[in-house]
Amino acid sequence: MPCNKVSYSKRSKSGATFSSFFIQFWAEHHTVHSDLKAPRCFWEAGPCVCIYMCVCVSDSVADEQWVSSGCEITSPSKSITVDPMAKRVNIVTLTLPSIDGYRDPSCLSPASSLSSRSCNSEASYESGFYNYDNSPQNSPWQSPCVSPKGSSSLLSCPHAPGSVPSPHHSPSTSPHGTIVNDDSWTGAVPRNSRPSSPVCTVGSHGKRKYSFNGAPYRQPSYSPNQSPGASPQGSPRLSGVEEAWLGSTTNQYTNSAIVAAINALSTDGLAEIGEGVPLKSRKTNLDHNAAMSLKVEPGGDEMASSTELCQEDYSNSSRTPFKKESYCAGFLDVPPHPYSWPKPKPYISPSLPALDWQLPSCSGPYSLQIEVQPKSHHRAHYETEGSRGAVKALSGGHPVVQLYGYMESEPLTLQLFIGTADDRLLRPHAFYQVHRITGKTVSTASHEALQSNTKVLEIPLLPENNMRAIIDCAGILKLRNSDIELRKGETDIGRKNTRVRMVFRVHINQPNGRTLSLQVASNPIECSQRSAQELPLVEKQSLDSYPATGGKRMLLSGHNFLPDSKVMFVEKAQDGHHVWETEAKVDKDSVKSTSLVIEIPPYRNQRIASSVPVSFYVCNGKRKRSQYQRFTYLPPNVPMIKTEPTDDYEGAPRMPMHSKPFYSQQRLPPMMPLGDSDSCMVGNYSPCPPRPAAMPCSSPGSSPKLHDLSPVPFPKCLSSSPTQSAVPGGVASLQDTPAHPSLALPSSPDHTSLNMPHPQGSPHLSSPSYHPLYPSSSPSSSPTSHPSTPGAATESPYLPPFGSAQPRGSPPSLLAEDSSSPALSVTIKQEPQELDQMYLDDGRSL
DNA sequence: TGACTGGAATGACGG
DNA sequence: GTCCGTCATTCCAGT
Repeated sequence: MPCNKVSYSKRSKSGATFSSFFIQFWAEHHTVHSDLKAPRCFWEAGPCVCIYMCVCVSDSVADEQWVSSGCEITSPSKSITVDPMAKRVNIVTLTLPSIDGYRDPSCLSPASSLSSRSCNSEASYESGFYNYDNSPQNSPWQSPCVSPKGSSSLLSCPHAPGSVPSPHHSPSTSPHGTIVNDDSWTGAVPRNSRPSSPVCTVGSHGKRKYSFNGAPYRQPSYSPNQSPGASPQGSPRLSGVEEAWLGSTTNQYTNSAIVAAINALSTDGLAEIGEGVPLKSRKTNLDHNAAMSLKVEPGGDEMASSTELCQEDYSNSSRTPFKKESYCAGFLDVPPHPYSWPKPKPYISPSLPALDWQLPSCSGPYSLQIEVQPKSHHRAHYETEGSRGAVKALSGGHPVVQLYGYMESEPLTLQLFIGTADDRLLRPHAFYQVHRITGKTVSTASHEALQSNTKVLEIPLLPENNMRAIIDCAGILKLRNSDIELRKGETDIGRKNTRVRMVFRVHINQPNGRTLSLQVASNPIECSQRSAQELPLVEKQSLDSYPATGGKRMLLSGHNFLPDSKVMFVEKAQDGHHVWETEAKVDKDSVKSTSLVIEIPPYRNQRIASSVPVSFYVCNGKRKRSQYQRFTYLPPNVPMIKTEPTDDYEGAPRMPMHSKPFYSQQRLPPMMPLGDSDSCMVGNYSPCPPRPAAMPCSSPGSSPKLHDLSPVPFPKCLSSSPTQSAVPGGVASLQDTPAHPSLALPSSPDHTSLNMPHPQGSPHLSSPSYHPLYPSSSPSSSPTSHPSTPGAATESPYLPPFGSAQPRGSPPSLLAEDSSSPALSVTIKQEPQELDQMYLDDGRSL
């Protein structure tokens, strides 16, 4: 048995916490890194945690022992030394990476919990060599006690596929001599060792720290486990399933992965240190891997045994219909459910659209809808906390998602991940991950998987249930901002970025071999503790647009409205500055905590020639503002689209309600570039055709209204994206005018579908013309690398996240279709650069 | 006992 | 530079 091992240890200042983990590779891989005869040592130190890592490659147990006792950090300075006492050991002195280089941004904070890292670190999954694989638990050869003193450790780097990103606590590990705890280091080493666990936290609460320049304080990513909740080995959380899984997991290590890992290890650049896998995530991952290993793919054997466990794998797995035996194997137990899990339907396409691709919610006869929206508030839990339960629906139940138009007998898999809710294109939220909830109260089976570093909850959509799923198994996990902000390429900031959306996807294999993917996103969900209690939240508004003359009463529905609440209408310039702001009159007499009636103020220029998108927000006082809501002032001559009466809404005046504005728009673009997603989709598909007769329109919970309405291609498929909210009035108004407005269901699932390229996705991607269908045979595209590979582009329908862009400023070709419908003229304004890229990349293909 | 929940303490950030 | 409100994160206690 090989003893190639990578171990990692750390100890809190107090010594109360000690963890280590080892990565062991199969013997067959040994040769891959046999050149690493000399231990490589790295260290990381922080205010309260000091760790060092060594990699020892050898073939004998004796060596292993050596590893555990021969390495020591002897200097707190910028270099570490392997204790010479170790025979055969070369003293290795490594230069401490500079602050900047110390930690690769992609590496999650060492301190970050397993889940954070696992899910967020790009590196973590890039190679398919998943972090948790490295955890002791995962290792078939776990040797929890292996490195007692001095267990060498190595910080793996996320980029290195086999790297050991995050060491998991290994209680059993001996704390001896492993750590050099020198506060002086802390000061000298900018990269802060972020207190991963409360124990190690600098300060009592391990708050986020920032570096000198204001950037998040980089903390060494050592052990994800450190978070209280994470307990690697010996962790009570480690289920038997996981244990069992371990054995099979290693099989997935491939030479390439190993090589990558070794490379990472052999690289002095700690920057490449991998992120740890948060415990929770790890669990998930494990599960996933288990599934992967068991998964049978037609012609895809290679995949399973392929040299790389790629994200595609995850994708594929997620697409695979549930199979009770294999699919669920390795998953945490879920309360018994009546579902019978059919064998996985062989999936043909090796690739699935990246999570940041904008997909339609309806296409052809299919329509994916959120029948019951989640509550607008759900306090997410940190890894250090226990679960805070599943996201609930406003009614007290849970969100419900249903796929209409699917008449096959094969069950499908509904994917759920946490997406953003800002004014940009929908994409996986960097700071939140879906969290699988299990327990007596959970009736829906689920499984966690990873796709592009994003946790995806897979839920069966069964024909016997009318392709309807009650989402009572999904909670939301908050990842520490400091962890995420360190990720390579991560540009989002976590502060105040606390709104998310639940994004549902389903992939339907078509007879022609293609796969149709649909996506729908929920209304925004505020995930912070405080905000949920104090900030006003607008969920619905009775009007999306109105002539510049104003004067019309508009009903706002939401939460935390106060008698003193103010509603401000603002118009922003391209640079984000407010060019106009006015306060709307609030009907004080009708104010309720959940509804507000205002009078639309007249626009500053009542003779506008084209619609003007503005926004408004509810303000309860200083810093207590709702997110921006969309509103469009129309030219006086534009005929208003008649809306139908709506259902009563909590006793509020009867007014048609539009949920679209609900989406947050913190940065509402003054003018949305014409790259309207809908437009993009319009191309060769009619995503939202009338509900087919086959569709269970009679379903109580169904909301056919969403589909019946639009004569215009992609009527409502836009709203979900905040971005879309910025659509020029004409288009917006048309889209927003549902034939069957419903107060009960704030936002239609349709709203979520966007075919807009995603900014954060991969800018480098070329964007294939959008088409909800993509060839199953299309080259698998790694989510990481992004699907919009040249090959995929030919058939791949999705609009890749950005990139390919159309010349900036070029109007989306598709928009024309939409814009033509309404009699409104569309004014194309120069979008700020960021937005430019964000929205203009697509029109091309169409 | 463990999973939720709600509340609050703590410390960092930012105006 | 200090004060103070806000926010993120962690901790605690109750159900």
